Amino acid sequence: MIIEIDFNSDEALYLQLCNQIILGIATSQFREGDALPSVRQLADTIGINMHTVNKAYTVLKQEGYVKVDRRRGAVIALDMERLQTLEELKRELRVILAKSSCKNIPVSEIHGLIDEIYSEYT
Amino acid sequence: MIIEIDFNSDEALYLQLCNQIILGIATSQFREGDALPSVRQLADTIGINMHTVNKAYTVLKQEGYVKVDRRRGAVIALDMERLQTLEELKRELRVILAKSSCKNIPVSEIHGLIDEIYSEYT
DNA sequence: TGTACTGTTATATTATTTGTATAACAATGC
DNA sequence: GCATTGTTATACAAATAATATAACAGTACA
Repeated sequence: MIIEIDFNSDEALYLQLCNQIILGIATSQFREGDALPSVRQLADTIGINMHTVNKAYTVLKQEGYVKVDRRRGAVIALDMERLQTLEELKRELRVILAKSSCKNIPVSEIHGLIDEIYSEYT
Repeated sequence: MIIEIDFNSDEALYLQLCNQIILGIATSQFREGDALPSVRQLADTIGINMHTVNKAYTVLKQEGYVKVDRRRGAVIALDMERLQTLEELKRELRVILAKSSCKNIPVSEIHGLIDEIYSEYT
């Protein structure tokens, strides 16, 4: 999978890494059991520090997207803890939907967007 | 309007302020033409620095939620630039929906959440 | 005219976060 | 034994966040 990092973004590198990998899982470019590149390997190919990749992997582990196998490194392994995700989802939706409402974006357009994006995931 | 700030949150104070005010506009607690408290007043009641409030107001002005009147201070005034909001909406939805997809949250549940939240806005 | 209030700007300081750098460790596979 | 895994420790530079003090130019009002 191609992981794209925007060095001009104001988003932290390790967060961009997390999000790219989560997007990769959602789009089935990564599947359960697949091993991620090692922290040193990925750091090298992207051209960033090992610890930045390690931080991303640590966050992904805490949020239940990967598990760590001493032999194979970081491996995609999904935990199905809905509650935490649902709370995060609500919190983020409240703000972004408030912005949409202020800018007069109709709810039907939001629903359309959701379907459009979700159809690319499995 | 009651503005709630969580000092234990990892979200920056000025961003919390922005979001609270945008939520206030979406829920009609603030209406077009209403004046926000002065930077010094709000800073005093919350117990934070004047410049932190000023930064929040500056961001809100740039994003088109308030305009500044020399006489009245920061006043709610909505710019209807949909495009920028729509791009931001898409970008944030892609990530949060990827997380939802990974955690097996069905799209119908997302739609339900959207309606539930949006119904509180006008 | 003087006083008090607006947002704005400038400068400085402290704390936290982010990313890098070097190094070592224990566990594993070959 | 050797190379590879994630992990941990420490140190450092840069950027961001929040505070502090101070001043400025408009505006409102008595």
